[in-house]
Amino acid sequence: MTSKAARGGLGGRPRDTEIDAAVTVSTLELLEEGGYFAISVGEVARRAGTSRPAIYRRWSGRAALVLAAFESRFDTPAPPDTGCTLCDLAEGLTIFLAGYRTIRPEVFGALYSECVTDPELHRWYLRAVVEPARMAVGEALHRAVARGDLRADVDVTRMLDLIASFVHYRTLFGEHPGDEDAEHVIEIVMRGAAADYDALLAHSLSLAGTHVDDAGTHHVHIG
Amino acid sequence: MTSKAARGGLGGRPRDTEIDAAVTVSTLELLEEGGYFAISVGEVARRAGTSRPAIYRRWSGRAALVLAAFESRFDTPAPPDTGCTLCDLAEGLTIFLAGYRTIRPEVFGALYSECVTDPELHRWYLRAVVEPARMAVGEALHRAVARGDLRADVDVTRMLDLIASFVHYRTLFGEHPGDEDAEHVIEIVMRGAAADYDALLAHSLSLAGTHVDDAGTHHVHIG
Amino acid sequence: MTSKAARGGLGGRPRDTEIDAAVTVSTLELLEEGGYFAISVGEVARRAGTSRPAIYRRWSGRAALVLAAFESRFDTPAPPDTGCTLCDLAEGLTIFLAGYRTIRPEVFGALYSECVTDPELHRWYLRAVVEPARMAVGEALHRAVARGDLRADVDVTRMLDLIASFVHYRTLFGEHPGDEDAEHVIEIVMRGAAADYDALLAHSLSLAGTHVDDAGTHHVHIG
Amino acid sequence: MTSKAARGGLGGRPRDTEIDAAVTVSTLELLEEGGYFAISVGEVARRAGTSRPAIYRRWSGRAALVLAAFESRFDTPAPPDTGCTLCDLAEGLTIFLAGYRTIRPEVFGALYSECVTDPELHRWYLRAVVEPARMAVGEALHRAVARGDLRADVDVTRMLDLIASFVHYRTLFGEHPGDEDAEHVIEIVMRGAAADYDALLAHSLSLAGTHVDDAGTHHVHIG
DNA sequence: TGCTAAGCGAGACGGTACGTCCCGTCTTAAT
DNA sequence: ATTAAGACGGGACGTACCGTCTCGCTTAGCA
Repeated sequence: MTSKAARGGLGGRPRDTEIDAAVTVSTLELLEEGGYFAISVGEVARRAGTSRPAIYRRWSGRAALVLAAFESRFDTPAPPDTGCTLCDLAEGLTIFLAGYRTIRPEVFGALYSECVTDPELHRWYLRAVVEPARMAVGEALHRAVARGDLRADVDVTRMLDLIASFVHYRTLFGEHPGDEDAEHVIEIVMRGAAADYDALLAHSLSLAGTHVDDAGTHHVHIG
Repeated sequence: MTSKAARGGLGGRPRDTEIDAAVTVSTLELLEEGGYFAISVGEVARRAGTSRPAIYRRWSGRAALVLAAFESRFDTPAPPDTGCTLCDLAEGLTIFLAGYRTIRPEVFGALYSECVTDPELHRWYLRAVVEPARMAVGEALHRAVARGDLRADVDVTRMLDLIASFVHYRTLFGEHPGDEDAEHVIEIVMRGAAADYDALLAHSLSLAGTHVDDAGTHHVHIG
Repeated sequence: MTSKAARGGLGGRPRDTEIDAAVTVSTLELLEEGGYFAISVGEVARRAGTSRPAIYRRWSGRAALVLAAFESRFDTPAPPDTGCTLCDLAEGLTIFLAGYRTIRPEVFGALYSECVTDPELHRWYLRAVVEPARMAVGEALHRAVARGDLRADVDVTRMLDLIASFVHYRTLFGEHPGDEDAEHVIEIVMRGAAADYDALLAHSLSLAGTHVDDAGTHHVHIG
Repeated sequence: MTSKAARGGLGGRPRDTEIDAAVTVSTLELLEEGGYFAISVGEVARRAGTSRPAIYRRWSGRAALVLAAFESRFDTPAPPDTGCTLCDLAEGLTIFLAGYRTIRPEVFGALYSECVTDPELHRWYLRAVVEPARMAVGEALHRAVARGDLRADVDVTRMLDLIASFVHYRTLFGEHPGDEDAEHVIEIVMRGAAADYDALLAHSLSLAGTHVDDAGTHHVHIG
């Protein structure tokens, strides 16, 4: 979903797609320059070389404008299956973080708070901002379950909540978490959830030894 | 800190203290009724039966207004030392949650995003909203360290980050976490961080048996 | 002239003539209901059950729409030749007034001011609104000249201007003039312009005595 | 009356009088450049270097804006008492015309039609545009009555209507009347209304002969 | 006790951004 | 080929709110 209606009826003048593009670009520019509160429909229109009504015809307001701009930015790649649970988690988390790091941290809170009033925007926010990020880690967790790397009684959803929340917390109220932070979280959580954490760690380290360049060098920090 | 300046100069007409109170009350009312965006300095002034300048003389704007209202609401009681690490953590987390539950979830994001531009507001936000909450859990964690209940290599600050972030995450993007959620988090985190998790759990259960009414009945859910 | 082009090319779909009629009716309805500013091409289209482009295809805009509606309304009957100059003038003026009285007074000013920019509309306005009205009185004046009832040095066009202007003035800035007003104007103007005003008056009165029902009873008010 | 409220209440920040002036100037400029429909509140604000709300705080909209600009332009001087009725009338009419000639003719119709909806604007229009003009001629007529220059049974108000309407008619639907037109009207009307028109004319001509430079040279055209 | 001045309440200000109405035009599908 | 109709891009509208300024009144501390 990029705008209100791509092609609703049959007749009628088709929408100028260059305006959609120019508006999205202008929105992202303004976000980078001045954060969420630098966005105003009028200013975006001015930058995009169009008019306010042209924007309102496509999006319901500022929040929708920003969500659409986000969507055009986020294209979460599927995390690879390395066969190593700790590596997969680290990789998933890195993807997760990479997406957020392109956006000023405070934008998320402001945006969310504007979305929360309108159910449709709320759903869009979850779908566009929250879900893709969770998916990257969730994928890795489900593989871990399939491999039998987790204890039987572990609630995977709650683990995911825990990991995802850490990222959001730091994103919103501190700074964007680095890769080192990500590994610490994995360590803490997996130490309690893994059926045999030491075995996973050993496996991860052995891979790190052989595929330093491919899988990254981050594993050495874990031990 | 409740307002800009308690008493600036020596002479002059003294500030009407009833206005401070009425404004805080009106702010909290509006927050409850319509969330953060229902707050506007003008509307608060109208409700409080005063004028906009009277408010701007005391607070720098909407964000400060809300922060002051928060402060008047939050008075985090020190969590008791029960001698049981799991109980202490659960108690700390409950206090943590109780504070947040009095506020609409989306308010935090909106408020924070307005604070982030102004360094002074930023500090105030951390001091008034974030720190008290972390303290409640941090206290319990530090006691756990002192008792030797945690493994030696555990990074307590990062554990705290993890626990705190979970609360924020749920607060912002889902719903306020319940006590059951809190216990799950404690379980996941402590299972990895405790020197001997099973011993802590046993201790907690034994206390639950003897002090059901005092310490609460929540421990039975943990096992 | 009712619309832009009756039949442009030879081939192609024929124009729906019912739309022309429906649009004219809707225009007059709206004029009556809310005056000139109640007219908007969109609203007329909505009422007429058609679309905006269908109207723009026929008329150049709001002003043309209203002029066309006027034309369909005005069909100034030729004033009768009673043989009595004062009676002829009164009759002509009455016809003049009758046409205007069907339209809200302020419409003329608004319409004219929109026509004045476009030479073609300007001409149309004069032809459709101004000229027919002047003609009714002008006819009577020319007959008076032919009969030798006016002084030799009188400028007939200027007299006509004077009489016509009175009607417009009252129409625009007061209220629609009544028949009594019309007679006063005739009296003032003719008293100065007639070769022998008293003779004309006597003639008029004698006719009034014989043809009370036909020519009306208004002459008795003049003396 | 120049704006909504010069100084309504006691407290409050005083209005910036330079804005009033700049707005009026900009309004008149725009009227000259493009007529009534060139006026838009936004454009006036831009030219005057201010904002739309600042204008709406002072005037209710476009029509009021233009009326206020008119008022600042019109300052009808009292016509002199020359002792000669025909001269007085000509002088009054000239003053009347001079005021209107500063404004594009079509403006009056457009303005009036916007005023007619709102009773307050309607009154203002009459007071600011119509009355001052009538007064100039009315004064001369009342002096003529006092001097006994008019026939006893003449209705002065109706005469005034007739003269005033001629000016409006030509102003709105033709072009601004010249001085020659004015004299013709006076001749037509007075020939019927004067107790002894020839005597008045002789008096006027005698004055023209002696005071050519003072009273103007226009009298020679009358005979 | 009277004077001076700081500080207060309140109202109105100048201005940004909003969301909407309407205009006149363009595009598609149907006739 | 030309229509009918839907949607478009854009100009202007009138309003809500912001943060500030000005006013006249109130009050404390110094004379």
